[in-house]
Amino acid sequence: MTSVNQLDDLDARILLALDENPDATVLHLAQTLGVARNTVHARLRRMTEGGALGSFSKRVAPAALGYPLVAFVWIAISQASDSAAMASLGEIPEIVEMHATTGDADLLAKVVARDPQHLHSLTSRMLRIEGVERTSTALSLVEAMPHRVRGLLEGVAGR
Amino acid sequence: MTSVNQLDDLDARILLALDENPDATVLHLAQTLGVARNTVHARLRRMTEGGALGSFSKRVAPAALGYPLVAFVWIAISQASDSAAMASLGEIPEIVEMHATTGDADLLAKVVARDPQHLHSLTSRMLRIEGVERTSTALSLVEAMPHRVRGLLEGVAGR
DNA sequence: CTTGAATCGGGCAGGATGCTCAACGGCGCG
DNA sequence: CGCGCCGTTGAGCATCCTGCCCGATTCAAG
Repeated sequence: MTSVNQLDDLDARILLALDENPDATVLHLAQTLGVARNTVHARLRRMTEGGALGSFSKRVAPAALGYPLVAFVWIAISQASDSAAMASLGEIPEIVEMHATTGDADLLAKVVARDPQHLHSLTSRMLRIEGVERTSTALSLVEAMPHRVRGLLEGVAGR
Repeated sequence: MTSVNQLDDLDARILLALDENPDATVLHLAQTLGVARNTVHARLRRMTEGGALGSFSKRVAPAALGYPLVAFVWIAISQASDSAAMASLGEIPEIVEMHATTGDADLLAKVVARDPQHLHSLTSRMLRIEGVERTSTALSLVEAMPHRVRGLLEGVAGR
């Protein structure tokens, strides 16, 4: 997420209103927020095109697709095979997020799986990728706080 | 995300179509997918109410709200203060996700921040919470793979 | 001051909505 | 097997909304 357009308070208020009611019409948002219809429309387009508003599928819960198990996998990469390993890891759809991080390993992957055996087969698959030297897995026992950005939105909206 | 309704292939195809075009009307989805309008409507309502389709704000990129920095913070909790510490951590809006995990620490938090100084003040704030014994931070250098579930959706949709 | 971008209010031609209804088909159960 | 339940279907109603366009105004930057 490099160089995303920064949202102002009206942008944030629009998104908050949509968080409350995702089916709200542009016209209703405009009336509720006290701005012109065109303005809401232009703002939404800008947020979508500018990357601030991501893809619809970000709303989908992997557990509903049959992947109730979440794990965090630290992956150590050998430097020579960096990009090829990344591409191979990208072919595993169960890796739903990945960051190159500071710390002991090179990558931290958020992985979903059907069950523990499936998770094990996924980490084995990762280890077979050329360039992947080591993995270390921490299992999520409870999703203590599901992904949320509402508090951040409220801050920008001035609440 | 406990006991989420499982999605079938039509659910997944609806979500894929919406991923392609989030503004698609129910009528257009119905025509495209070859089902009745009411069916799409009923499916969407069920996915929303059943938890499979999460809140709109999950689409919002924290970087666009002024939080470009991502970090993963391992938090060790003393057992006596478990729920009070959790509640206090929940009051920090920059903690955008948190899991109770296996491994060395008790919690893994995904934290966003304005800059390194801000991150430091956040971890200091966490350490001041009664029950939080220790934190260990890994900084995300690059979001190598932004959050994605499209591949999982395609699997369920039968592609 | 000039310029460009954003907002505003209005409008056009066409389209969509939430909800209701009755009928039908498939499935599970006794 | 018969029955009940649930989901899907197609149709319709009254109401509302859309993408896009336009000219005028406002605001910020040079």
